[in-house]
Amino acid sequence: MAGAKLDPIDRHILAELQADGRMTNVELAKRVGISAPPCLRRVRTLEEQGYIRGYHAEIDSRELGFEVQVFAMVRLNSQAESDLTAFEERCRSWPLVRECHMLNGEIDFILKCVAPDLSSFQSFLTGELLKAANVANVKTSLVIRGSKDEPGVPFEVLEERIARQA
Amino acid sequence: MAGAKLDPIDRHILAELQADGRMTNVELAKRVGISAPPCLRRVRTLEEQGYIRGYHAEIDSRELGFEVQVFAMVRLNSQAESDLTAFEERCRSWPLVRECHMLNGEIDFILKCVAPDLSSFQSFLTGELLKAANVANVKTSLVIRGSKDEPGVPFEVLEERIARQA
DNA sequence: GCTGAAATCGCCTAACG
DNA sequence: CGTTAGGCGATTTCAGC
Repeated sequence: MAGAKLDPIDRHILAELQADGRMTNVELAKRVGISAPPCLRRVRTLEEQGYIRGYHAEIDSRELGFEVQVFAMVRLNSQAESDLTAFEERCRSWPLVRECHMLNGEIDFILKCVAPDLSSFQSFLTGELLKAANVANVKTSLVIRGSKDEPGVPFEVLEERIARQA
Repeated sequence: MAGAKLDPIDRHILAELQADGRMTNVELAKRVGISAPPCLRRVRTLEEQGYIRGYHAEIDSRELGFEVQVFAMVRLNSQAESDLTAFEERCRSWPLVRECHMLNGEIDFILKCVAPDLSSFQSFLTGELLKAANVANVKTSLVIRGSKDEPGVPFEVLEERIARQA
């Protein structure tokens, strides 16, 4: 099982940094129950090994003027690998597209988009997404309201699993 | 327009902290072109005013053993406000559900879920989600691969808009 | 009001046991 | 992993624009 190489202290560090990525190292060390230097060494190692991919401030997009959030379900004409990667590349070039995931089933891709208002999203939709090569069909759904938005990983579930198999 | 209260330095601070939330204040100050004390004051103000909602380490969920990501499209029987909030509350109680958004159109909610493996997701689906009160119908799509995953807000778009209206 | 400069305090981060 | 210790960053204070 992946993640088994991590001891409880490492997992505790990850959980704390996911909850507050700007915590000082001494505070972090206090919380996980070791002194500061080994704590910092662990954090560096977790970063190098790829468990921690980065640190980000969570910005309120609505307060910044991005009032519209939309999910776009995209179907392509061709699912050849080169056509899939071409579409992925196209998505990376659109700043309004924040996330793009390839799915199984009828829908090929789901895109999470933001926009300042409905009209600028519409112009992106008709002027860019629907015109993109290989796009057969796009269904869009406006986000009426956000109900839950938790970062990353449910450490509670991870701990349960590890406890059960121990 | 929202976000107009912010001057270019504030927006620059937000963009830098979104890209690297653990940047030191002196580094941040250097990048935005002011000295450290006013920079720190600006950051505190942005936090208090809600532009910055928090800081999070981005954890690689696959490396931690969450190998499955699923989008679940949920339709409810009743869309009465009390039934909607009841379902939202239920979603908040499920750790495997990381995001929940209420949508317009045929689908009432879209859920982004993670799970250690397919079987544990299946047991969540059949044992929890499909049994939840008021749930009429759930369509699930496995994420084959992630194509793009950018945090938050496209500051490039924000700057363009502000430049255009200036 | 704002910023910047100086000084203090606390943290980061080596080196060593 | 802990302790020590030196250097750097964070944060307050105060002066200037």
